[in-house]
Amino acid sequence: MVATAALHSPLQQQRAVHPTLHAVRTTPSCSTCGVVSLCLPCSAEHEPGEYLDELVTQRTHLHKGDVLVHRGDRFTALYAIHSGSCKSVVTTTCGGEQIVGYHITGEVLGAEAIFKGVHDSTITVLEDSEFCVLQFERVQSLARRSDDFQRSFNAFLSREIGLERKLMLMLGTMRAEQRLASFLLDLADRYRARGYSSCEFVLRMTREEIGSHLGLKLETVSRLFSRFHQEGLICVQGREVKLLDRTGLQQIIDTADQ
Amino acid sequence: MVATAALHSPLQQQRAVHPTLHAVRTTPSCSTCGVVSLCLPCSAEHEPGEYLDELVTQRTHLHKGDVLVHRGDRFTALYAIHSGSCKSVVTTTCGGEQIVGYHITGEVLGAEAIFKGVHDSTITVLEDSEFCVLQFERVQSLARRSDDFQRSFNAFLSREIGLERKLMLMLGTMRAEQRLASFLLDLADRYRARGYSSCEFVLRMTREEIGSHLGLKLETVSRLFSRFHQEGLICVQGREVKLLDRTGLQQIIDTADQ
DNA sequence: CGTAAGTTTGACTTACATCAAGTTTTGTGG
DNA sequence: CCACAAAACTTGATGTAAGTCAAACTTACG
Repeated sequence: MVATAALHSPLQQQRAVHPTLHAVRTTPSCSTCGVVSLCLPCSAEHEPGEYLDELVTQRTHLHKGDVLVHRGDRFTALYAIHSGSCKSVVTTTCGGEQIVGYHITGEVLGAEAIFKGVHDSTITVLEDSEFCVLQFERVQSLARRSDDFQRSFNAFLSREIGLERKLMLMLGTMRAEQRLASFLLDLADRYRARGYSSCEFVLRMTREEIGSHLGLKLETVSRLFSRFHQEGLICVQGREVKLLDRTGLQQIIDTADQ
Repeated sequence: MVATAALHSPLQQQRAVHPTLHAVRTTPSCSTCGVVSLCLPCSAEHEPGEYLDELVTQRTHLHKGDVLVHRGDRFTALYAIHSGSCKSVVTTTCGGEQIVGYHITGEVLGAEAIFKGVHDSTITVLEDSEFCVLQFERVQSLARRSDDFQRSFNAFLSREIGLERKLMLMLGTMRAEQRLASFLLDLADRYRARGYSSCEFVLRMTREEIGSHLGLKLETVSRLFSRFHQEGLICVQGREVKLLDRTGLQQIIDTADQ
């Protein structure tokens, strides 16, 4: 397998064809990958890398705005983000849209489509990113042979349920300011787990997209950013965010009312 | 194993001790159970009953108000509702509560706790109900031996992710009337799948609980029931609901605005 | 049969949405 | 590299869906 990064044409900026048609780098390897420990929950004695190498045979490089998965695409693989970020968008019957997921390095996408065999969300790349392709056939086959992997994979699916539930709770019980504070702190935690700065990062989404993710309108998101900035909780400059007072943000979440 | 239904004391009404201390009926059997096909997604050639018999060794009978699982309990088993209904309640750090699930016959609970090994929601029984206890050890062991079951179990977990996402979408994008209409139609579909009447059923939750589930206040729920009744969409008499105009309810959901 | 829990309905408030300008940033082609 | 158009963002004024408060009514239950 040979690196063919030059395949990308400028036209792909807008709409991606099937990922397999994209550049495939030299054979990827989980055992030498810096982020693999994030992809799957793993037991202490068995580092996931040991048996995962056979799982990822392909890596796909996509550009900002490219679509990794279209709503309606047949489910064949899970995708682990090797680097970069993306959003999952669901369209409701009435034409409404919601961003149900904002995903960064080390997160694995697509598990919700196992059941139906069809993806019902569109996954769009938010910056130049690399994805590891986990053919589901191989995932299942490995689970059959390795009890340890089977356990990890179940834990991974269970974790996804918990993450969805957490978002659900946010949308069901929190006020606007609590939602944004929660979003920022959650993101900070995820960056920290990845060894990045946990208090200084660049948002890859517009105010409108953040709003869609939090069940708010872009104006509300913008106003809240300004307010948090004024109150000295954060420092915002466009999409660059610095968390200045994590305790203060946590207090906003923990405050029952007002 | 002998039926010991007489074990129940009136005191148990409020707080249940561990389910294993409750009445255990004669050895239950999936292969002769009417609702098993609902518990796990199954392939056409392999009816789930074939290999599931070894899975369920216990059945627990609980009363209205009993608690099946407390927040903080160690995860050891999944619970399938053989008959009856229950609610899953999550408490937020700030003391807020949300009902994250309203479950009826044939639904399987607890999968979100596999990852952490600890339940973070409290499951309370809404009417006298029977639960099949699926020790997770046995679930994993069976998955190891049966590819078909492994596949089903993955599909089940994936389906749960999708269900959470559906609720998330409701909370993130819908207005109050859309949420209630959606809740009623969803419930109707679930009853239909169980062979019950899909347009006439008894809600086992109070207005407050329904509100908590839909991210609304009880007064709003009550007003909406009254309005839907006036508009001839449904017929409500306390907790008894009759759906009179499913298309009308669907239209409420599909209407973008107003 | 009486108390408590649940429900309905009305009057009023509020958090967020909507509408509307104006400003800044981004990106593209000359 | 600059110019200029499009996209993204900010901020203010106003509207409204749903929340809050309150009182009366109904149902469940010991």
